[in-house]
Amino acid sequence: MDLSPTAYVILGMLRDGPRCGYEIKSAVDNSTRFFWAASYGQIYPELRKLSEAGLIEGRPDARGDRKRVEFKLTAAGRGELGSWLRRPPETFELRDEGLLKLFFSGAVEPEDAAATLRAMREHHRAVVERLREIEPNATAAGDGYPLLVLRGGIEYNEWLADWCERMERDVLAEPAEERSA
Amino acid sequence: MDLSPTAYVILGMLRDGPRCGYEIKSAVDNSTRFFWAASYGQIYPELRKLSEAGLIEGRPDARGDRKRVEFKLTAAGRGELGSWLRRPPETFELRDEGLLKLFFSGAVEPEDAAATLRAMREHHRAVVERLREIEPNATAAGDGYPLLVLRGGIEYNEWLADWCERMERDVLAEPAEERSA
DNA sequence: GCATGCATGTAAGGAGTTACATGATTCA
DNA sequence: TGAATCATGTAACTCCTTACATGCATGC
Repeated sequence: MDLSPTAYVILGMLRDGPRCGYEIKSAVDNSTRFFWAASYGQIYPELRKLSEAGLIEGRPDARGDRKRVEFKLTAAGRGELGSWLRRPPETFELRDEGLLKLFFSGAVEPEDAAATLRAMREHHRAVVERLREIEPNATAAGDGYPLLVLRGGIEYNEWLADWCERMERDVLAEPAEERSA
Repeated sequence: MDLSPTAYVILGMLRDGPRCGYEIKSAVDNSTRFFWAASYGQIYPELRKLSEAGLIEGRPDARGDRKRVEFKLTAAGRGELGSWLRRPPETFELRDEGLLKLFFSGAVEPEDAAATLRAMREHHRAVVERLREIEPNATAAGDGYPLLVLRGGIEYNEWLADWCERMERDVLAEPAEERSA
């Protein structure tokens, strides 16, 4: 079967118990969003489609007068999740405006390139902070994979921040024009 | 001024001399595409818009009967490029299907998680190979920034591949269920 | 003569974000 | 009572990719 990218995040988020759209969204925001985001504009229409395809099942579960629909995987949905997890990953995409600016920095002063690197570094440091905050969540998960991924994210952002720091020094020490000579 | 993301790649690619759309596309494919891609479907319409906005200027430059239009930055275009380069970067996006699969791997066997990591590792190793092939291009550039970015890309993909290797060992050594205990 | 590369473009569609609209509940 | 949180959903829009269409030039 060939589902939309977002469909798999949803199936995955339902892997150990029912959840409503709102909870799926916040689970994503507190975990996968650093490498796989999803917005309400995708989630709700996708829940409907998955439901129609028989991969998930919704059950009304109002809290008082506030309505709420809880979705859970069907057998078919669990099968589809497993078969996707066993296929090799295809998508790896990076979109880094900082690197793009750095790439073109021959058109500006070395100080400007250094400022770009500084901004990049600060961004990655901030992500590290945020990930450390989330760590307790991941620790509480049913299996160890979310924690493994989270710790990977911390190391990854630290590596990136360190790279930025090194390059900042390089760029200020020997401006690019000299280095290329 | 507020231009589309693709607009800046184009302005940047014109930073040291005129180029036609086809050349911009192949320059992107041989350099920035690993962190900032662009397709013909974006490039040609954007060239028109930038031209209408007075940031670039097209000059017909047919090669025999094969038509060709060469674009170069106007003074305004060069100004806009510089002002963008001096603003801090905003976009950093990662979309990694492998990490997503790994995150949900509690639903499959440890061997499946290891297979995902192996595929990820192979991908990053292959990118390293490809980047090494491109290295001579970057070395030839007018300033040192493209080379700095390229070498960063090599280190980055090597780091990722190594991380995958480490995690592959971890996952096989102590399955996730135990680790979380 | 044919494949590959050079060169320009468009149409259709998929994917995703933002902003909006609506309304209940909870807690300070 | 008012802010934050829970909860569902849609409309408009941007961005981007893929596939197609066209045709000349070059080199084997």
